[in-house]
Amino acid sequence: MPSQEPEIKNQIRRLRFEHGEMTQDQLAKQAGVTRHTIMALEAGKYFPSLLLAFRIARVFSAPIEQVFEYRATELNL
Amino acid sequence: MPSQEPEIKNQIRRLRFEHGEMTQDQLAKQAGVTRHTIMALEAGKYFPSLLLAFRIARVFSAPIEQVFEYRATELNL
DNA sequence: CCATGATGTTATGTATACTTTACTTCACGT
DNA sequence: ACGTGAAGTAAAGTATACATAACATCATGG
Repeated sequence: MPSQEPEIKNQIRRLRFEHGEMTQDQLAKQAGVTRHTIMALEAGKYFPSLLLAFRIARVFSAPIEQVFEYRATELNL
Repeated sequence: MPSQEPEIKNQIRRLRFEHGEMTQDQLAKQAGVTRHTIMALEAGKYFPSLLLAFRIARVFSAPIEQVFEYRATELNL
């Protein structure tokens, strides 16, 4: 098993702090999801849907690529 | 029921033709999914995952925002 | 007229994003 | 020492993205 690296990293936690020490709960409400979801995303438990990605990026007034970084694997170059 | 408009539209079909009359099957293979998935996306049956959105955008060498357009609803302004 | 390629449809199943609830931990202030 | 707010953890359920397979449609070309 080739120790799967995550294909998507996110800057949510950093962006939260850069936006006035925003709390997980505040971000969650603005994005229309639960606090649990934000926490799981920061913990890298799963990847967001495109819809949620757009909403989070919108909260930070940033393009998706600036919030979520995609790293292509060797498989799909 | 307020006839729900889709929150995300995509330009996949147009981009396919603009990229050498690329077929659904070709795009599917390059994106690492089945032809059915590409067809369903073009038909607006569901929204892609962020991972798939990144892969498709990559095939077209375009930023996600250029392939998928997000329209915020009145609910989350 | 038939073969083939591209696209669309329907049905069923699986994986995973996301919810809900509840409990825990940790830091800070009083 | 206690209360409170922010963050973490765990379990169980729902919603939906995506796979697989089989069949249908339609255009084009031989």
